[in-house]
Amino acid sequence: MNNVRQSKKRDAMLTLLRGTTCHPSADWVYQQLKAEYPDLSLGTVYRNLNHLCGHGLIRRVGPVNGQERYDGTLSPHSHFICNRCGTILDLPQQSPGQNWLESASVQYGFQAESCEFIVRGLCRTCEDQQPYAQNSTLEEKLS
Amino acid sequence: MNNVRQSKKRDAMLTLLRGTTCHPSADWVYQQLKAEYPDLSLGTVYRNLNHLCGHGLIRRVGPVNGQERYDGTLSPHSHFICNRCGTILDLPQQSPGQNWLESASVQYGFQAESCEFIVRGLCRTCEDQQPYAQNSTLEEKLS
DNA sequence: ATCCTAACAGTAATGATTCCTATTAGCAAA
DNA sequence: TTTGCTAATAGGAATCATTACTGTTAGGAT
Repeated sequence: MNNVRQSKKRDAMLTLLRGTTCHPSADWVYQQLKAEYPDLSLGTVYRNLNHLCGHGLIRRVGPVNGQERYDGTLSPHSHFICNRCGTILDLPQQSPGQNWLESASVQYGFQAESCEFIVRGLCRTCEDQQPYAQNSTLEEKLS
Repeated sequence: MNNVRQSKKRDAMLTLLRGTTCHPSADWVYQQLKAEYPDLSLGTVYRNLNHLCGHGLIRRVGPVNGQERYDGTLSPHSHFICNRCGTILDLPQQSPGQNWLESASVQYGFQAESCEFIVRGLCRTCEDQQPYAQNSTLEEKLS
């Protein structure tokens, strides 16, 4: 009577997402699981990432350097995003108080579904290098 | 002796960006200026948007529904983004204190260049409509 | 055993953005 | 004025992440 069919590949994706802190892209997930599942297709990765997001099992971080990034950590937290290499760090949730968000939502008439404090800049690794040499090597950092 | 050549189209773009609060996309700018400059090209819009960003005259808000959005307001502020129609509202800057950001940057070793509090949800106009009928074909299929 | 349908692979299509190439136009020195 | 240099530009091709489409497979239910 289970209306959600099992899927080994989707399960592997969820395990992978939960076991890393690097906030992977779809392609990274594909590359990682291609070894264990040689017939894995990139379309399946996208389909399952959307499926997992739609069921609230993972979250979208937002596109970085043109690629959407995903997060297996569901607890509320904020992010630091390196402007060069795209590394994403988890930051402890330290948002403006609930009262501010509530009053703002009343004042502007919106209905908040999520909020996040996003800091952008250079990560420790990129700080010492030539600024913005246009070689954002996401693959290197994530491999 | 001026090494920055003038450009009527770029100037018009900057004026347009500064005169609106709708955080336009490249295509919106193109559509708006096409009437006054019939020979305007979309490539020119992208080139000038990047030029203006590179010179700090406008800012990127981030991609919403697959399209980058731009902001002519340079003063620090946060954003509300409607998950359905993509409307972006300016929110007064109410970020975690400078001390938190400083201690976090020390603790994690990053060098912050910008920070923003991003709230996502439904805007006033979209609240009363059927949820996510427009741009979440995926969520519908999954439900 | 037979349906039914989710999961899947492979591939085509989409669409925003960038890249490439040739052309135009404004400024400066001769 | 004329020549030369270069930014600005148009138009179109190319790129690339993502989605859509099509046919197939496989596992649970009846």
